[in-house]
Amino acid sequence: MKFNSTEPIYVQIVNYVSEHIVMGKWNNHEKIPSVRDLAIRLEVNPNTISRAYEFLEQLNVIYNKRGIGFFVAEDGLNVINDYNKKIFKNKDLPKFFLKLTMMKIQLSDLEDDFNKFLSDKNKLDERHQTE
Amino acid sequence: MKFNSTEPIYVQIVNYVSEHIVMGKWNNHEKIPSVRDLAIRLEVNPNTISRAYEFLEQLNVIYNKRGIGFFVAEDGLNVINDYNKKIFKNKDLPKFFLKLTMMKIQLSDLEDDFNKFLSDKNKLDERHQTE
Amino acid sequence: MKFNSTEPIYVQIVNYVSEHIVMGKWNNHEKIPSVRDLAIRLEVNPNTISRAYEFLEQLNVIYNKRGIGFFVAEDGLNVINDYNKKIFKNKDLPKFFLKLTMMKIQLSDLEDDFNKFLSDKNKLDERHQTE
Amino acid sequence: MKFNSTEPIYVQIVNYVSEHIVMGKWNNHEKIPSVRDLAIRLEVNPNTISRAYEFLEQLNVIYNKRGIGFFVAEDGLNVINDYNKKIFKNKDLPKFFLKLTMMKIQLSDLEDDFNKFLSDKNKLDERHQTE
DNA sequence: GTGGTCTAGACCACC
DNA sequence: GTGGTCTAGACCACA
Repeated sequence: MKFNSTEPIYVQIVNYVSEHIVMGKWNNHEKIPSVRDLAIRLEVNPNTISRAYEFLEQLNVIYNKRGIGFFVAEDGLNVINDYNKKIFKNKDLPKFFLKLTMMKIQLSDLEDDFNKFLSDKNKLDERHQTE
Repeated sequence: MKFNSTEPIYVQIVNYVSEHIVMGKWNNHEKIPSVRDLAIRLEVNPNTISRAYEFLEQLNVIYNKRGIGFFVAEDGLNVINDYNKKIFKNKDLPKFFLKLTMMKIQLSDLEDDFNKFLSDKNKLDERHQTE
Repeated sequence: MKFNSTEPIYVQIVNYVSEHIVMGKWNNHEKIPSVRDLAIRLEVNPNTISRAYEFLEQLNVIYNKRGIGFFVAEDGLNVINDYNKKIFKNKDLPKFFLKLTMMKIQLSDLEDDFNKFLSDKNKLDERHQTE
Repeated sequence: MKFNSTEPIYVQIVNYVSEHIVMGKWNNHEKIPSVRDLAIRLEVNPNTISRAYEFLEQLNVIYNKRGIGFFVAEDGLNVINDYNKKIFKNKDLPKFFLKLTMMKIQLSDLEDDFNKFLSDKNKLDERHQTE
């Protein structure tokens, strides 16, 4: 997995796990990969995975059975969604709006860019599925 | 000047200088404060100012006359705007769009929020002006 | 390591690292010494090493894996060579040629000097090898 | 006058004066521009001119009549030429040869570049004369 | 006066 | 362990 250089890797792993849960790949009470396995898969130090799991555990997205591993919490999906929405509303959105006003850009100016982004993403996803 | 704790101070100083240029307070070929003066004014170590100036010099926003000081470059304003736009298009926008798709939000869903943001901002600005 | 006093130390360290890469001592994707280690080895403040590494990173000669260290970039060797050639063509050569014309010296006048330089250098290198 | 950014301005002024003497524009015992005049002409701080004149005086290229100004010394031209040759032989040439060997360039490889440099320079000089 | 460089030492986030 | 940032304070060349 490629990580972008600006965000801490453990944050990017938190997102990686979250996405798997949101997309229904890892469901309620299902076991998620062990720290060690995921470390190997993502080519990352196990400590970094640990830190991500720790964060998610504290957020009640996953829970730990000692000696067995980590599992998706009963309402893990909801917790993720609530958390993301909260962050989005209170942090991302105001920051983004501020940038827009500073650069004198209207929301409607972005529609073409957004549609382009969507179509690009679709192409990429299709390619992934056929691989 | 108050600095937020998440971003490096020297980056915030880069923005500080940029804003002064964008707002027309420091114009083309005009001298900007000396490293030491700005250090005192912003209550920061001169090295930190130096680092910010170094960055801006390399970006061709300001230039240095040895023994005299730093000056706003001929097209410093344009360089700043181009740089900001580039960052916005290549980094901020994709990140934001990705979040939108992940949360299944349409651009049009944000219009009310944006208008609210704008009216809030206007009120704040008005209050500033009357102070 | 002995530094000459005219050039900034961090520049001399940039050259030091470049030479190691050029001479094949540090190869592609190989880890180079940590900032602290090299600081101790060269008897220099870590900040000074940092500054050199920063410069080389920006030039795409080395890259950073966070928390792990710096590594020689995929095409670090080529970047160095290109950079040196560029400097030579655009800066050194014109300066040198200007001096030649000012002193009314032809390129051909230098051949004897150059051959003498080469033979002197060879003798020195041989002595080094037998030591 | 435009100064390059790497060399100290006072050194570039030393060269400027030297060139005038070498090219026969300022002859033996002829008065050269006053510190103040040259400072205005070259758009430079008078101190900087002073420093250059001081250097040239110490080298016996020019001499000072108090209250009147600076004059080209009896054998100023020779001193300049000797000085330049000494620097060239002992410093510039070895440095340049070292670079050549490091970059595996033969002296003969440079002939085309040198001829191009000469023709470019001629064109520039002609344009200057017609102005 | 100006900026450029360097040191010593500290704190921090991250891996 | 890694590098990134910051401070305090010093020295220097240059204008």
